[in-house]
Amino acid sequence: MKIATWNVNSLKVRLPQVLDWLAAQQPDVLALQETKLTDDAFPVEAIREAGYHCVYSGQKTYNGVAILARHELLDPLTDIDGLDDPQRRILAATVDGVRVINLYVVNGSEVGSEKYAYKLDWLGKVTGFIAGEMKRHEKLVVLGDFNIAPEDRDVHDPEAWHEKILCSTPEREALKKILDLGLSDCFRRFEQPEQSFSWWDYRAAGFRRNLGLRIDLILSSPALTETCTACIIDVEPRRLERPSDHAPVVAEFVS
DNA sequence: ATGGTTGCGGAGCAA
Repeated sequence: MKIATWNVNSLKVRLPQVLDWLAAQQPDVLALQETKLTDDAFPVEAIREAGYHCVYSGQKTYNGVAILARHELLDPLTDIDGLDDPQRRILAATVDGVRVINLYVVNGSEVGSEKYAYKLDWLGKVTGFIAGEMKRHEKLVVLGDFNIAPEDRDVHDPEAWHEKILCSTPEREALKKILDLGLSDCFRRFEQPEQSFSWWDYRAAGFRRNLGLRIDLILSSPALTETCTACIIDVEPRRLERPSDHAPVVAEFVS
């Protein structure tokens, strides 16, 4: 089973790239973030023609998450207990016996800001939700744009980013609490090239100079972790004309 | 410290 995540930064703009990528890579599951589409505008038909089912939770202009899958998507969920949030950042569904939790984690803007406090609060509530889901589902993945670089080796310039947004200690501790539920960062289970990143700022030629961060993650529950055979970042779509600022991340599991 | 770019929506915010 091939499970992927991709922050597309507008599905309206990126739909052709997504369809091309689906055809080339044939993932079983693709979680999307920053679709930036209301549900009435979601391209259900084009995705169906590509051979995928979909569930989605969107809003105008900002945020928005979706899951595309070869098999049927069961028990979709868009809101969690104790988090009354108009921002569409969470989408869970079950595919082929695997609970898939797609997250577009709050960016947080700047350490110490109001948005930063919201990010940490949001992460705490989502951690509680994941804990509950793990009790109900042995095979589970939490994936998406975490907007947190787990370690300094996930940062092109750790000194420049020291205690900055996406890298601060409280953010990393919040991520660790999620990992401490028993989840594993699939990417780090395998040998990887140094300077592996999943996001590069559009500004200052970030991608050309590989000034990136690894903030897009696939976390797996123990039952899935032991079946994980590969995890890679596919940088090719980032090279395209008019790319997303994020690259897809792909994990493979054997059954 | 600032700026650099993209998307949305049609100015300025979010990332």
